[in-house]
Amino acid sequence: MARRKKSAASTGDRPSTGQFAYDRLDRVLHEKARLGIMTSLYTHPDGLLFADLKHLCSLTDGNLSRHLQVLNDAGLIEIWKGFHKRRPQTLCRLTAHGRTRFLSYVEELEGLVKTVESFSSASAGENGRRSRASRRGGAISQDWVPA
Amino acid sequence: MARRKKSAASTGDRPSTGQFAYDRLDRVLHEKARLGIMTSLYTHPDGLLFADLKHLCSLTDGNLSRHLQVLNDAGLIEIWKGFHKRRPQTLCRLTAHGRTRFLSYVEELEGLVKTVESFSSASAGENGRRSRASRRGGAISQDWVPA
DNA sequence: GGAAAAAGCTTTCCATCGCAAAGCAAACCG
DNA sequence: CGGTTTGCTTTGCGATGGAAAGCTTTTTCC
Repeated sequence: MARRKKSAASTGDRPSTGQFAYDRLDRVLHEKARLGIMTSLYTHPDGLLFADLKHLCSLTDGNLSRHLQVLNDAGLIEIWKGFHKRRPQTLCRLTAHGRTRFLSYVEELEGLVKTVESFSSASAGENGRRSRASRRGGAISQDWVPA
Repeated sequence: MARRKKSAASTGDRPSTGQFAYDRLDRVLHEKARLGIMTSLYTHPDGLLFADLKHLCSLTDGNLSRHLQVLNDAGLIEIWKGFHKRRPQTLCRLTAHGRTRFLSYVEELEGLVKTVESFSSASAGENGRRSRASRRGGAISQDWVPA
């Protein structure tokens, strides 16, 4: 075994391709602002008004507006227009599709979190951070210089 | 009570500002590709070679290179240059700082996941998705039209 | 031993996107 | 009936992720 130390976390010798490729993290959802909007809407199934979302997510009018457009175009939310005391109001709600996709996104996140936590607990008890086999204990036997 | 139905999930009447503002999600880390890299490096404390990372994260050479630069500039990883059998090799490892910041990022994610899951279980038992008080059962009493 | 291919990255380029700021229309207020 | 507020939308710009191209050294093959 002259190649490298160890590669995949739990599989055999070679890295299983894409083990850490989080390409299932939906582009539309994987965005701080939109995550906030989606979480807000998820926890408020009756929908939320523009102004509520704005405060809940600490977004400016402009940014909220654009993110809502994106989510709407992606079919993740519905946007309804109405009036309250003669003033225009915008009501947003998750669509069924949005709910589903949000939940799978969250599952993906949960997977990541669990990966990290299970590794953390597995390597618990080692004194400082990384003790044995660190500072070059493996099979790579060259000199390394900072980039 | 003529205003709206209910606003904040568990607080009183008005939305607690920023409740769903995930602005603590580190910009540098909140990025699919970089998340993959960081998770890979976290679970391989001895470091990983460029080629390993490339396969683990299913990234192209160019993209991996750029993301590594970003992470390096942010002080989250170290990049070492060396040779293996007369060929250049790049070894990447988390810095202590990178490890810390990654863990707080993951904690933030965990918070989101738990928010979602606790809401899901709290509203479990309702038949389809959202049963009572949905389709306009609340206090908003106007007509709504699609955006 | 010269051409071609491979390894191992880095650099360039561009469409996209997030965010700030400006814009706009209706309603309210004095 | 000017000015301010509410309630959004649109515009503009600077940053950036990703595809593609580039570059250097090494190996292979005839």
